[in-house]
Amino acid sequence: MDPRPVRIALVEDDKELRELLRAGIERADTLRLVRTFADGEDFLAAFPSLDVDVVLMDINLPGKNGIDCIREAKPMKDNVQFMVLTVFENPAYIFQALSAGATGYLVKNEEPEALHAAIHEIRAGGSPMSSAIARMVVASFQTEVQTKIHDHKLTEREKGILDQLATGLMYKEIAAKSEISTETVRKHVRNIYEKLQVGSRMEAIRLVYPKGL
Amino acid sequence: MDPRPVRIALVEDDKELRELLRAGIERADTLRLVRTFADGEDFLAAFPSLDVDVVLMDINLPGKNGIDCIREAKPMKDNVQFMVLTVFENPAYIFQALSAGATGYLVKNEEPEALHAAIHEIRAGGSPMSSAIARMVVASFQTEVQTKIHDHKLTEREKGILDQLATGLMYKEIAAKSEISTETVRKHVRNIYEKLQVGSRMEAIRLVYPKGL
DNA sequence: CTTACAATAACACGTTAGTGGTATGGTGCC
DNA sequence: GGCACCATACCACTAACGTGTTATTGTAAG
Repeated sequence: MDPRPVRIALVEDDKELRELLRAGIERADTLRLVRTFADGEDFLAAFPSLDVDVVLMDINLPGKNGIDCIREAKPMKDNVQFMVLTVFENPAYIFQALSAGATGYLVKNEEPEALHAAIHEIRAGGSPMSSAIARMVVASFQTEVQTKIHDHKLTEREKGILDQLATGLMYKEIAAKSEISTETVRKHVRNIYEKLQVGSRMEAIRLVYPKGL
Repeated sequence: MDPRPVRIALVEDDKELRELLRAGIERADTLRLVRTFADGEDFLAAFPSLDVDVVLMDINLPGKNGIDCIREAKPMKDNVQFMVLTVFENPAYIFQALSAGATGYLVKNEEPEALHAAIHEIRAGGSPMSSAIARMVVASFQTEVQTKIHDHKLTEREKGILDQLATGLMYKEIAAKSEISTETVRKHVRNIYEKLQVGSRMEAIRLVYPKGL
């Protein structure tokens, strides 16, 4: 659709893979590989004067890792899209990368055609993810209100109280909304803490929303 | 790859669209449409004895909406995958649906081929999402550590304190880890609250991690 | 009909968090 | 040198939270 080819930068320290990817990209006339980097520092130094649409970024780089590179580079040019290209399916990396500003995340064993499609998709406003990655991202939403409150053998009342507790409401606010006394709220909270084996609001929340980083 | 066709249930109240989808699915010999429903209640009643791999679910249904249906049905058979099929690109629906247990989310104007590919992908362990949907999901991660701690003109020290504060540590614990007095921690926290215009730990956290539901 | 448990409620006490004010030493800028 | 800003630190006070204990009511299980 767009007659102009997508301008691409590639940051990948492994020479063999870099050349492989380069060859694949240069074979497509809808893509244009502007420049490659073997090192995060080099990339960051060159990025301000680099005119590209999409950056393909490895995570495990010498010097500065790919996630930190994205975190620093993304705010400079918000319309440049960063696609992580890595062998790691570690959830921690995925969430860190997305938080840092990546909009796509592919595992490296994708077919060249899939990579090309993903590049066009990210350019067009999508967020291409390898299927296992997408599933993990989706799963992070599900452990959110699913396992947590709905498990742990809390009573319905207790789940409701915990929910409000996690929202940051004070006992007196919870009491008002639930139309019970604050003393009762305190009692419920104590029972919740006992069942969850925690001793403070924050600990309970962290059990319920294991989000942190 | 799998010789057995993917068994599908379709829940869609609009008769025209339902027949259109049915025709599209029945044309593919790798897919098998087991049954269709026009109503959430009907679907829930039949679901326990329904032998399917994937459920295509509209959100806007008469009686019981699609999100509530997923929330109730998913725990019954955890290996059945639910794909939301809707015209709504409202972020609230997306996150609710994913939290409820959906693993795929397509907007309705997808090509039949894309729908078929998505059905196989969800069956194979992926999470197919239309590109605009995926982008919204990814965006929800980015407002996570991005805007928050890295903005708000907090000093480095303050960001670190806020980080630990959000983790649920007590002042004295933060003091120990940072090797400063608890009094200093208190001072930093006061400055943080002032800059963020909040008045409690929970409010600060909710500013920084706007995750809640 | 007990027994068990959930939900309600209250009182007392100690701990932690939030708010006010004040002060000192260090760094960088003009 | 003077100014702004950050990090450090302390004191005093109030508000909110966490803990121990006890008690009444309703309801479901046995």
